[in-house]
This record gives sequence, structure tokens and C-alpha cells, in this order.
Amino acid sequence: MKHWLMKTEPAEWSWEDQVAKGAAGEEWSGVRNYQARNKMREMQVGDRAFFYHSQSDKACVGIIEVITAAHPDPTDESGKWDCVTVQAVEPLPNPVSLARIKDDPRLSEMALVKSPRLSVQPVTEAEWRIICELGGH
DNA sequence: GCCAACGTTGGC
DNA sequence: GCCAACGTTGGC
Repeated sequence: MKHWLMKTEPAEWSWEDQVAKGAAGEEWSGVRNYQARNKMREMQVGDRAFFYHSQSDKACVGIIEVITAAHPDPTDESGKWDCVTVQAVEPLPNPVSLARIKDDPRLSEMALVKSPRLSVQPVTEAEWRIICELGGH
């Protein structure tokens, strides 16, 4: 099982919105970046990801699970773009902020730090465990 | 196929 | 609100 991090602006799609969808989950549509799309194509059902609030929050706030593998993005008419469907699993009791991640030398290689604009990124097993711990999970 | 111009993202 | 980084577009 692989781990990921998926970014969203809370004003557009927040953790609360995701939780409200319950077990039905929600399609992660609207991604229009090839690198991000390719990461979604690598995802498998059961993979887990951090749900990251960009902009005002800048923190990992919860854990989501992929419940449907990559499929055509219904908001795209060109046929080039895909999305996955994700379901909220549980919140991180202590959201892990970007500042905290940058402070931790063990996390200095994270894509979040190195490629801050990539909206769907891989997370290594070690990074996953560290952030889960920091998050009080 | 290169590269300049432009648009977008996201941290500060 | 600004600006740096980076992806995309379009002219040549």
C-alpha cells in the first residue's frame, strides 16, 4: 500500500466537506496538472493519503482512503484528465502544520517542501509514520 | 523543438 | 496583496 498527500483549498473543498460525504466519498476532480494526474493513476484502492489544507491553514488535517482507482474526470470534456474517489477515514487530532514539517529534519525531503506546488504527491513510509505521530494519531 | 510570454499556485 | 516558482501556450 502506498501513501500520498492531497492538497485542497479549504474554501473550495475542506475536511468538513469530505467528512460530510461519509462512506460515499467524493471524486477528487479538477486536477489539471500532468504530474498530479500521473500520481493519481498510480493509486490503488486502499491507498491512504493525508488531506492537506493549503492557503489559510497549511496543515495536514486528516487521513483519506482511495475507494475508486483513477477514472475519467467528469468535469473534463477533453478526456485527458482523471480523478480518483476518496473517503474520509479519520481526522488528525493535532493537525500537522507546514511550519512543523519544515522544522523537522526528518521531513526535509518531502515533496511538500521540495515541490510546494504539486497538488498530489507521494509520501514515503517513514514520512507517513512521522506525520501520523506528530498528528497524535 | 526552442524559448519567451503568460497564467496559476501557494507561501509569506 | 506580493512575488517566486513553475507549468503551459504559442510564435518562430
